Amino acid sequence: MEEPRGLKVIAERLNLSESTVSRALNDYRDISARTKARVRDVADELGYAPNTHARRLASGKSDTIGYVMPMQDGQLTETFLGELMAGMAKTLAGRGWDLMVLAPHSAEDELAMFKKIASARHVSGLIISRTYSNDPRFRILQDLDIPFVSHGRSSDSQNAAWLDVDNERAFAQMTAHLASLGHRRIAHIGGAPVYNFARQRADGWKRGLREAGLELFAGYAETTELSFEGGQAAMERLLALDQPPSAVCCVSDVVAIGAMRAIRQAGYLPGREISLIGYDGLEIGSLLDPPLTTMSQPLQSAGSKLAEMLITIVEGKSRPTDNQELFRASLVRRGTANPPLEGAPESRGTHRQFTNSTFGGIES
Amino acid sequence: MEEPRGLKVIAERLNLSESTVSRALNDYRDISARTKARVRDVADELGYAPNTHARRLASGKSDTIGYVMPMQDGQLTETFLGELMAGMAKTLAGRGWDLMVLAPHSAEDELAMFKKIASARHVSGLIISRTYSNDPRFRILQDLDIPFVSHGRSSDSQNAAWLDVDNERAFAQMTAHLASLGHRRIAHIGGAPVYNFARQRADGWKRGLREAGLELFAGYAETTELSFEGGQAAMERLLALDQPPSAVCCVSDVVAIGAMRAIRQAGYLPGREISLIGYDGLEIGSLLDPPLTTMSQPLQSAGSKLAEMLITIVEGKSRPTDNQELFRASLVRRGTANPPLEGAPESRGTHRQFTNSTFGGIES
DNA sequence: GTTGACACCGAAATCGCTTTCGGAAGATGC
DNA sequence: GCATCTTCCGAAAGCGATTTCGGTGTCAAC
Repeated sequence: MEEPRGLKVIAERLNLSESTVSRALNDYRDISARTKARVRDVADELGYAPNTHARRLASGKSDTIGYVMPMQDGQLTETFLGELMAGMAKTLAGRGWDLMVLAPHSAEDELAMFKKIASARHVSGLIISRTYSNDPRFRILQDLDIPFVSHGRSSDSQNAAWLDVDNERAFAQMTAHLASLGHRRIAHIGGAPVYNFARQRADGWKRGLREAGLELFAGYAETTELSFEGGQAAMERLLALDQPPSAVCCVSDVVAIGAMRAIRQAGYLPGREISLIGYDGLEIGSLLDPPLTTMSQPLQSAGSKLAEMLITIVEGKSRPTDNQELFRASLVRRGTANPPLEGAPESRGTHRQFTNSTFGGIES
Repeated sequence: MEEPRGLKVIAERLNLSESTVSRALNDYRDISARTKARVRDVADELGYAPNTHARRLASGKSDTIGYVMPMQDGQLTETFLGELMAGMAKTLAGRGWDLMVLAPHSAEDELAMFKKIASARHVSGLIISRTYSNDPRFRILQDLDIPFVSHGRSSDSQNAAWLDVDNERAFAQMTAHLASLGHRRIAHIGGAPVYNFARQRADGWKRGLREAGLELFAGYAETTELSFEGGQAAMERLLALDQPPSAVCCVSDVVAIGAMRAIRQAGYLPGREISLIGYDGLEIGSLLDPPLTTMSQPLQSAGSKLAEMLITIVEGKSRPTDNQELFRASLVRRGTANPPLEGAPESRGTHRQFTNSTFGGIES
């Protein structure tokens, strides 16, 4: 039952040499069309698939790219991870490439993985994500000479390949929207500034404030962890201010939802006494009451795009810096961003003017 | 600058043969401890990592397992995918194995991938998920002689390796809970029964009904797609019944949240006129008002467990049938499952007895 | 002093494919 | 009719490890 595998069988069957068969299969032009056809016929009659390892060893190419999963520091169950990876895997598969996932559990572990890849070369390129404001990985990967593209920029990403959303623009726009509604006291609940996107969004908010000629009040630049609880806690701190904001830009929908909760618990209604806008475009936000105004980014194709970029780089068809793509987020108007209320809380003294006895829940 | 790579350098440097170095590195016992130490020293001084392809070609092992992503039929953005894959990748990495992801875009595509793997053998085992009630993949993979474990059972999974949650038990328990609260008209909003988990959950609900001695009213077995909209639509149909249920078991939290919306729109309050329980334990559910009662399953370790199972199978250390693991889900009591209300809607005529003028939203 | 037994290591085959190089035909040019 | 291209294919050398097999050298035993 031990059938001989590989090129050999099909070579013998056609009285050809292995090398001819190999070249036929790889569409070399020094093989006649007739021979190619015969070879291909037998090949897929036999269901032949070349041994990947042998092929890669011989050719020196690995046709594999790795995706470095973000480390689970917060229990950020990124809902889009699946979509992103599916996008990568599909476009890679279309070109005969494989996708391998790396899930480092620490920075050292990650570094070790990089070094191993640099040495073993069984992965010919990497996609990294969740970049830090100062992200040493850019330097490391460049030094290690590992081709890569990054999902998200960094202060170190000038001469690297990346794909990102214009976070700063988005938050400037978000702030402008709030300002145009009449808000003058606009706060921001951000994430840890070690994350580049968090810093960008905070910057965008500040820029929006400047451009609208608004003041950045003391205590309005909140920072918290990216969770419901984090958003709630930060909002509570904002509400405890002498002059609470009338509107808040939230770094993410999750944080915004946490903030909504705090607003309610303080006896106010999100979108009435205090407006807020989230970010991510999560579907669940539309089911809240009031439905969460947010900004959504086009990420359905991000995975695919990242993979394409990396392939051209690995194949030497383009330089990293030729692959820098900036997407725009767009405002999704729903119910939590409205003009400021007359008689809204200007100071602590006006708190609790609305009771918390209301029922609530899902938007209707 | 073209440094010679591989075993050769370290062999030359120590005046040893490549074979000795190889065996030293792989801890063969016919190499003296002293030699091993010397080899290892030089090896990690040089940062040596064996060429993966060469190693795999020579050894015939691939040390790689593949995860078959569920196809995006519904836009089910499974939030746990990231967690699952991270779990797999980490335990695999701990053993020096790699994780490759496959994202077939159709059943044919999936089959083609299987065949390629069977022939090329560059992946030594597969993890499949989102199983169907009648899932041809079990037969196919067995015929193709590809080791695999499944995340979720099927009617065809008797002699395969799997890891699953006792969905039927969970829904029986859920139904029993509702019954113990006094409900007698308990409906179910399920998913397409082609999915095995959907069928199991529906079965569990029916069993729960039987065990509680309750009647299965006509029209109470709803089926819908696994989305907010799906849940909403199904709930609307239930509400349109002559005798609407007083409690509903929902196949997932997402569906349940959709159902909550329908309940509100009909002028009722989830957990008062109509109780409901979801499934998945989504965190967001706790932020709704009322917070969604649900059932949560322990999936943090599922990925890791799946990987471990598969490794022992691939290595021949255990048979597939030795690896069948059934987890239990547990009830998370929150706010949407309460005793039935006196004067709750018994028939269409009593609709709209509560206004929809309530504010709502986030739980307080 | 021969004989095993044992501990260590090197030679060489092998894994299955790619790729360079050269050579045999056949076609073409003049 | 001879030199020169083309066309097409085979031989053979890798790719970088693993693994079998055999061969030393040493040491205890009879």
